[in-house]
Amino acid sequence: MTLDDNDALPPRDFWSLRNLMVSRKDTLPKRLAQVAIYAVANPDDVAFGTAASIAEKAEVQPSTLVRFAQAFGYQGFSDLQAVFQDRLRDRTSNYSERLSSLRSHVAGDSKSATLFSGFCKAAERSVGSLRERVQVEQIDEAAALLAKAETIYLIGQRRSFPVTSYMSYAFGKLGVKSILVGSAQGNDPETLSFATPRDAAIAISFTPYASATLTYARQINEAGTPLVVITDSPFSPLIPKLGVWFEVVEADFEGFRSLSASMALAMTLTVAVAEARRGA
Amino acid sequence: MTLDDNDALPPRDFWSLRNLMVSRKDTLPKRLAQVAIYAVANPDDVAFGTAASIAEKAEVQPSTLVRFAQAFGYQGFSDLQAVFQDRLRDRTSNYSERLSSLRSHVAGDSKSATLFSGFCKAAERSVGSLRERVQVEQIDEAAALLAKAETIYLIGQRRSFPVTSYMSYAFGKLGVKSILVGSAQGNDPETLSFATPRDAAIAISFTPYASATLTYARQINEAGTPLVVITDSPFSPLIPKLGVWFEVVEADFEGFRSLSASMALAMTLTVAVAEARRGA
DNA sequence: TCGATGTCGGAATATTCATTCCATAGAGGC
DNA sequence: GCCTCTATGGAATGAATATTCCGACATCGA
Repeated sequence: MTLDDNDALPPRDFWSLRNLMVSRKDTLPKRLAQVAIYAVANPDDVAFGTAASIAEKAEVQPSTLVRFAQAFGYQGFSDLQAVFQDRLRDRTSNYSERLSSLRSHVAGDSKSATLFSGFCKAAERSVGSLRERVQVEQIDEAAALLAKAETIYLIGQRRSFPVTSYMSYAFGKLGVKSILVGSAQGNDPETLSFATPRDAAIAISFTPYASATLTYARQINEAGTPLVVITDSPFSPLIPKLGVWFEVVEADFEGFRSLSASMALAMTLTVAVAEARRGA
Repeated sequence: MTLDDNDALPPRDFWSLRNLMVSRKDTLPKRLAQVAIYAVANPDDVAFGTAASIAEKAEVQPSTLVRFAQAFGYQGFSDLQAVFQDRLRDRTSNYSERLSSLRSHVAGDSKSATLFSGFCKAAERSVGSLRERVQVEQIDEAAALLAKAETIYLIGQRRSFPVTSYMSYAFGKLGVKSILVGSAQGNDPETLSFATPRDAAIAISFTPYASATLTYARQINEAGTPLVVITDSPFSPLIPKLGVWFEVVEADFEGFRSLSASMALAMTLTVAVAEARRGA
């Protein structure tokens, strides 16, 4: 045997591979076609199973799976399986969305198109996961807590600063007294030293947690000021002793995390506080 | 050894296990707690990885993973891993769960639930409309324009300030020189007077346009500095003579407009500029 | 009918994997 | 300060896995 009839590099994303399997199915030997049919119909099993278990379900020999992978240019079965696994992984899930959105735009595969589509998708998935995770009771609790406060302190730095600065703007428009901490001025510790248990604070921080945010949040919380926290893990050092916390996981693209979920939650809280005040 | 301290049957679904890991974390030995944190943060890696690969990423020994699984009552690591895999397996069951949980959200029909759902939907619709409107060529053009600039000035106020402040942060991380205009300091006109035609600026503003943003943008543009504009109408007074503009229409809920689309576009531009610079 | 080419099944193999075991380090009680 | 029990790292082990290899069979053309 010289080489495979397929010298081209194998597809690295699931949908390209799927299309390739469909189109080449009729020219494939009997058993390999059998594998193609099974793989298209049961991608999840291919992702999780072992060569032996998949072979049994597809009614072929394990060696056939290896041949199948090699016929498509992969190094071996494991190499092919990785593509099926990536499909289910969070980071790259739902290639169909990416592909269709790419196709809907005229220019094909430019770097910009990928970036744009990637960030849009990250935003959409972040909001989707927010919907699943957040309980309405948490919002009610946080809104009630904040509505009682005389002053609301907003603590957020770096990536979280856009969120707190938006809240600061919105609270201002709604006539809710709030103080934004973490801007350029260096007198934040002093500002926070005025907080009392009759006030409240909102702290927002994600991995890697900005040390100043941590310090401020702890300090203020131990002084008895209740805290509403938005963070990305139940193990976050920001979890308050007194107050409510939200777990928000933002999808990322190329290492840049979305802000859409945090923003949507921030807007909800802001307006909910204003509503609660009006009702009281 | 008689038996594990945990005689109860181990959880068979992911979310029960996750809750258990969260609640038991503080009573767990150091390395096991380390595993719990990693597993909660990276459930996908646990689902697909091998004991060795996961152990490396979590910075523990493979044997620790086995001990961890046994501490929770599982027979071994593979037994525990199956729970993580089931989470990703047939997503049809996941979808039905999500739907029912959604219904319970809506069923409450409390004010908070309506707010929350409204802002999530606004975010999703905004991103959707962004996808349709923006042309990849515009992004390329804007990125090229910004990549050539010595300094990038960021102009945005009120509702747009969170967007420019995010760009300022991201540009900083990417090593792109930028100056944020519109913060608390009052010397913005001076700052902008240093801009030359070899620089560039990004201006963001929506109806009703903040007058300062308009003034700054016009001034700088007439002095020959090219401008990238994000605004909400082709008739916006911000449309530059020299430069590129994007039309971004944010959906609103109860008068509060989303920021998700602007944010996604801002992230795209930021990274595109950095990529363009790296390529040059 | 006879090779030639390509396909397949199944055993053999080498690798990778989860698990177990043991020595050591550390924490806590007396 | 000594002893005990737990926690941990790391090597050893045996099982399971992907892959390779070879013989057998089928298909096709001459």
